[in-house]
Amino acid sequence: MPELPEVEAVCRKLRGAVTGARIVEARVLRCGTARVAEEAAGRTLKAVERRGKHILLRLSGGVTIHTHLRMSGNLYVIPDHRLHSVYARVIFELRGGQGIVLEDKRVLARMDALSDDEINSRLDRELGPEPLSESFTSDQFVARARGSRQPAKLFLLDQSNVAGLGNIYAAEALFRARIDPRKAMARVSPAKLRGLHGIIVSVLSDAVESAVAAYAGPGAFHSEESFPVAVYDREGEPCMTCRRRIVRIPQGGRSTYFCPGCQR
DNA sequence: TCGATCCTGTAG
DNA sequence: CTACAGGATCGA
Repeated sequence: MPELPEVEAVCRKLRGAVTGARIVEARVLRCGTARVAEEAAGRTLKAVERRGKHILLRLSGGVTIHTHLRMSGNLYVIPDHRLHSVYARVIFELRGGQGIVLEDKRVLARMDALSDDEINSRLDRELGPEPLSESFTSDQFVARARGSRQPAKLFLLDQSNVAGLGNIYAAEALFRARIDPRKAMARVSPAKLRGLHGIIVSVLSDAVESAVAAYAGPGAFHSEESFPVAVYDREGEPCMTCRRRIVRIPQGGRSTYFCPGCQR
């Protein structure tokens, strides 16, 4: 469920709460490999990093716990490792009694333990630039877009083009950029592509702020309550700009929402 | 590029 | 009941 902003919120929360903590034991119920339990016990949590939607828990001894929350996962700290919800899939018991919990009703989340080098190179290979870093330049983004025949929405969801966008913020960015999600990227004007680059940055920056403010530990995210969603999940509602009705179409097996009046 | 798959919960 | 879910991967 989380996209880059929610994953960033998760990481910040974790970072502040458990950097330096010692892991006594890890219990993997589902969603995680046996290696997680084998490798985590006895190590110290040195750092929490994010790459796109991936969460990296850097442990002592060059081991990384790699987590992807997929659709419905969540990762957070609880005051007592024994008091986790029924949807807890992996529980880390920390020295002092606190716990870090991977929670996921749908069991789609994934957690593995790898060497730092292994996961670093894998993500280097699979992920495009971080949209909120210097590496996300307008020139490279436009150049890459110009060479892609993917429909705009699918281009944005492809993590090798930009790391961290998901269904909601991709749709919102295209709305603000006034681009038809069905249109092949190569056929979008360079002016609109340059606009889209800046819009991706501002949409995600705003959403990170919302997510950090709204995220309250266990349970659901509430970022949509504070981030102003213009099209996502608004099928049939009037567009806030032109009053035409928002439509929903399937793209890549998922729902895309857009305004047929504004986005061309 | 579509469809099925992973799994389960929840809204309509 | 059925449809759908903020993700990603696989094979046809």
